[in-house]
Amino acid sequence: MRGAARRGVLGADFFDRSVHDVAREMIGCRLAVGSTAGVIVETEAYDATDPACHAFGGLTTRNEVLFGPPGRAYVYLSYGIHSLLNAVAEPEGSAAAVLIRALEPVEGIRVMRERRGRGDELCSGPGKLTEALGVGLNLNGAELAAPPFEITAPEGDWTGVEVVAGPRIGITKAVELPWRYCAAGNEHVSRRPLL
DNA sequence: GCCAGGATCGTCT
DNA sequence: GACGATCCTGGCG
Repeated sequence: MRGAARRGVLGADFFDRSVHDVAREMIGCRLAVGSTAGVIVETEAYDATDPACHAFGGLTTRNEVLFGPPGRAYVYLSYGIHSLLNAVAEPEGSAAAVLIRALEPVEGIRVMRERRGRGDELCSGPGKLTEALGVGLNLNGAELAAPPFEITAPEGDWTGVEVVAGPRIGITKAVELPWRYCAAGNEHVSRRPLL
């Protein structure tokens, strides 16, 4: 198994560079967790110079994963209810991550519906997609290149899909930074227009 | 269909 | 002791 990564599977090297490049190129990628999977259609970039980032203000026990090596999952609880999934980027010591905001469900949709229990939109928000995929705090710090995670490069219709940038959502600091990335034509997915 | 308000808990000051 | 990278429900037009 060692070194036998399947073609198109993204490893740690993919995340070992500017968080903005990573956030942009993650659009269209397929994210699988266990038996469920979806195509990433919306992301947001955060880095240590960003007041809205958890790492802004220094290292704590909560955000230590952000400072660690790239290619890992940073999962945390928001509003005491929702788990949010991030992909840690940039070299170890440089705190940066990409928040996965929305997916287009492609596999295990039946399971997603059972997990969600209500609503039509299975993965149209960061809190919803984690529930649909079964991602919880227990996966904080887990490697994205190892089970249950798998991220693969864009295929088919998603190859070279146009990506547009806009302001971020749901934050009170540095709202104006255009670090939100979205697949053109899917701006509606999270029900938050870019403008 | 749109908008306003409440839920809920780990983490930081 | 207060806040937050959110979601869902209920009420009204």
